[in-house]
Amino acid sequence: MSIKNKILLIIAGPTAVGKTDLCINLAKKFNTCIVSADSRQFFNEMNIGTAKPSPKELGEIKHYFINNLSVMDNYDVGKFEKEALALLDGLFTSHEMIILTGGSGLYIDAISNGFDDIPSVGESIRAELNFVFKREGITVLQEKLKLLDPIYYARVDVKNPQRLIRALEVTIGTGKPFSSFRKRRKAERPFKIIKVGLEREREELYARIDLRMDQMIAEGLFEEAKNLYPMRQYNALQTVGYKEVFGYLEGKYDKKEAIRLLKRNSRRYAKRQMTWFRRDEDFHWFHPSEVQEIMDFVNDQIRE
RNA sequence: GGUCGAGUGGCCGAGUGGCUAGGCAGAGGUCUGCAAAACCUUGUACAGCGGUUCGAAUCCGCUCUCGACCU
Repeated sequence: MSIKNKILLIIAGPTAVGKTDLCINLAKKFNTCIVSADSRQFFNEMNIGTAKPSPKELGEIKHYFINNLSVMDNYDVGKFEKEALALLDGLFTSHEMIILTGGSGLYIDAISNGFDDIPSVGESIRAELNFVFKREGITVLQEKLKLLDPIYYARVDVKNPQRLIRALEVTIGTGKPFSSFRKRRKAERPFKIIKVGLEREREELYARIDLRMDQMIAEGLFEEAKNLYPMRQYNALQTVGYKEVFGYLEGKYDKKEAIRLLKRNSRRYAKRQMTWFRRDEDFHWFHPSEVQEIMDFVNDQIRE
């Protein structure tokens, strides 16, 4: 049992709310580094569209999990959980506090709550299930799962092929029902976790999203996406900011429509992020401009 | 002043007497290894008033608004 004198400060919030600026600010004040939990900033080929910290910012404060992967790499939260925990372990030997930030709710949960131990099963099963789904539709998936794991079937979103396929790949790959692995136990971590959520008025946030999208376009988002077009089938590029440009490049709509979709889908993404973070009652909410309030809050928490 | 046309939910738009179009935008939500993903839920709206009818967004009358044309 560790004495929890080390602090992981989690800063979460929707896209464009102002996480990067605030975190760099806080990292300077607390004299520490930043671990990213952003499922798209990992990829070194993606820059403009993911709103990564600038090279200058990356030079000022040490960041981890940025540009550490290629879009061609296969990656998932399970790997992230392991790698990030190992990294934190090392970093805590020389830091009292570390900042974890990002907009990917699932990735943040992986660190703060942990996942159940579910054996990995190899990619061929999923590939096959995807093929079955594509050819025969979702009903086959539903029937398979109903038969193999009625417990999980009773509570899944049966219209969501991704969920059905995940449960099936584990069930088939291990020979044991997916539900038998789902203990949903919250992991014990050897550090104290403080969760700060960033929020802004909806109107203000949406205006920032629109503005930032215009800036990304001016910086060459379309060119970046065009260069990545040949790799569009990789999962990393199934992403707001890129897939809309791909549609334009394929002639599905004109540039004006692409820009409209870019903005709309970014707003919708932000909305989903807020839904995710809102239901986690451990978060304490601040406006990104309340730097002093956040520092006071964090210091209070540390003393407790 | 006259004639004709139009008036459908935030927007677009179908519907010509009974069977709640649809699209876009918005909102709410789900979430343990593809998560910036995938998925779910969500508005009886017909300019107003009166009439005809068992029943009107749909027919009739008047009023209002907008547009076109005429004098």
